[in-house]
Amino acid sequence: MKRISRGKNPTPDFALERFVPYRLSVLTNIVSRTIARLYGERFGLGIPEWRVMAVLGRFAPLSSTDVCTRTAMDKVRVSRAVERLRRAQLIEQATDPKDRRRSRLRLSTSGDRMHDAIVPMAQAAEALLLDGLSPAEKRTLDRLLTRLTERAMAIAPAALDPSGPDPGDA
Amino acid sequence: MKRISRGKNPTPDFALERFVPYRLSVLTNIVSRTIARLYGERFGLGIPEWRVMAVLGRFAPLSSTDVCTRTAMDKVRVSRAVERLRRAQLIEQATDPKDRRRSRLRLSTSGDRMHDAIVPMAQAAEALLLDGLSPAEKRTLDRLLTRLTERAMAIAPAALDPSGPDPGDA
DNA sequence: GGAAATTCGTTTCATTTGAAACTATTATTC
DNA sequence: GAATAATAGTTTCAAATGAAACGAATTTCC
Repeated sequence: MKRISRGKNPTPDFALERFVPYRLSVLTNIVSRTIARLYGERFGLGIPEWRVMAVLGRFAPLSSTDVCTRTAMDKVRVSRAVERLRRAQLIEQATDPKDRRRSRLRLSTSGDRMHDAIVPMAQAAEALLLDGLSPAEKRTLDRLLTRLTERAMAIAPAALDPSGPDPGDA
Repeated sequence: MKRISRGKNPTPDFALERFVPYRLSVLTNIVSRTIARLYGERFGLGIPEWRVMAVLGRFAPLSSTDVCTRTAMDKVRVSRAVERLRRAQLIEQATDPKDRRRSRLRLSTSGDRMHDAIVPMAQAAEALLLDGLSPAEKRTLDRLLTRLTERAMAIAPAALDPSGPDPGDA
């Protein structure tokens, strides 16, 4: 199993530029940064804020936990995004009377206006990205994203079992 | 162009959970975090460090700028990853005699050993992720990633032109 | 040959991030 | 019905991030 390490064959050919997780990361970073600029520069929103507004625009009222589920963000991020949106008067936050731990979040009138202004921009950006793909490729992309995400979620927990809790700090 | 905003039809149906940039982000985050655990917990490496090691394992010697290009990371991140790797004695850093601004980076012997230990793990994780896909789907995924990344890179600069520099602060 | 501009890589600084601890409220258990 | 556990959301703290400023080496231009 040993190989001549520094000599001819450096390693069983690992090509980072072909590695799917890496390529996903590069693609996502470019896309996210580009789109973030759309609502970032013009509306002063960050990615977490826009995501919260997006789900509230469709499913309000929601609790913070609901927003976590729908946006796939952790509760700290959601908490801070909600605070900023509340300060900017883009959402309204009430307490759920049935369970006073929970909040009921919804877009304010101006938040709704902003939401409606951003949506077409976001859709246009997405269309621009997918422009070169055939309809069949778009369908395949849709299916692949679904399947890969399901698979990744199924695998994720399995990655933290065998060796004990080693808080490696080197 | 105006619609009844709070009444029946809340908005021209924007579904975050179908939005490709969002889905890419969710998928990438799960995958990255899962894989980062592989070399994070066992070898004390972060994602930037592992990426630097990966490209050095294949293309050494490289300058920091070369590493930036090949890993798609900015120079600050690379600089810090390099410093940590140097401290951990996993890479060697020399000055390019032809241009003394540039550094010549390569894996050390122990870095090479670690690299060779991580590569199969990374490949296994990738294989696990792609397991459910048919060979045809894998080829399509490969092509889609290439095309979308090219397209995204082409679009990215275009996203910062029309309206002047408006430091919008909500 | 030397001033100005450019490039390489590091450092500074303000912001973002998330794990863990925390408060408040509700559900469960005995 | 009190003690215990669980859940919703916030705060704390240390680490990661990246834009901008920086020092050093090199190239460009006159």
